Amino acid sequence: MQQANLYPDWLGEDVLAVAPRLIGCTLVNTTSLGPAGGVIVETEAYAGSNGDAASHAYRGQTARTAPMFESGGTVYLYRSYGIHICLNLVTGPAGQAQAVLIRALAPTVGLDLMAARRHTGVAADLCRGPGRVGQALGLALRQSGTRLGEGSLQLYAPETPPPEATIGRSRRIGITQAKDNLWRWYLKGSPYVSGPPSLRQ
DNA sequence: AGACGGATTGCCT
DNA sequence: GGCAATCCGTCTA
Repeated sequence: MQQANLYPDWLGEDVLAVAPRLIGCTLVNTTSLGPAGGVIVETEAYAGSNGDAASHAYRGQTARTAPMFESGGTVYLYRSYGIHICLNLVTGPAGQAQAVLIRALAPTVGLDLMAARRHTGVAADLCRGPGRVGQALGLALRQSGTRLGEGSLQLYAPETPPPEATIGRSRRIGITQAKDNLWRWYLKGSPYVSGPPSLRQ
């Protein structure tokens, strides 16, 4: 069962500690159509101020990336390839520009709603991939800059986190810079994790 | 003011 | 496995 732990205070910790810890937490976005979400099974860390060339904040603060420079618990959304909306949870103290990309969820809340938004009834295809997460949850760009728990987006930490042995680690997916950092975490063997099979076991 | 390209996805062969 | 779709932030002039 989930604990009603909105905006866990450990989001203020370093992104490399928070990203793996988010595995097993439940994320829910509520719109006029109802709640939709699931259990986080795949995350990636981006650390702009740590010299991470793959981070949107690497070249400094802009209007788009401003939410990344807020403190942990802020929501950062961006449009990808002109089509998708991808969700990040900002971590660390303000000014650090750290964020965790939510790459995949095991769908648990609002299955019918997510199936309608995604035009598929296949559970494994609802939230497998960052673009799909944004579409399934009905995220809107104007939610970027809002705070977890204060808007329509809620985060629930589990009473007992998944055992460390069940969490895998790899390089990040789809980037061209700083690709050797092992800053991706995922629930081993889950059918809801994105990427090639070698990055899901 | 105009060009460029991406933390992706889905459909094609 | 290849590639088009599609938007807007960012960069250059």
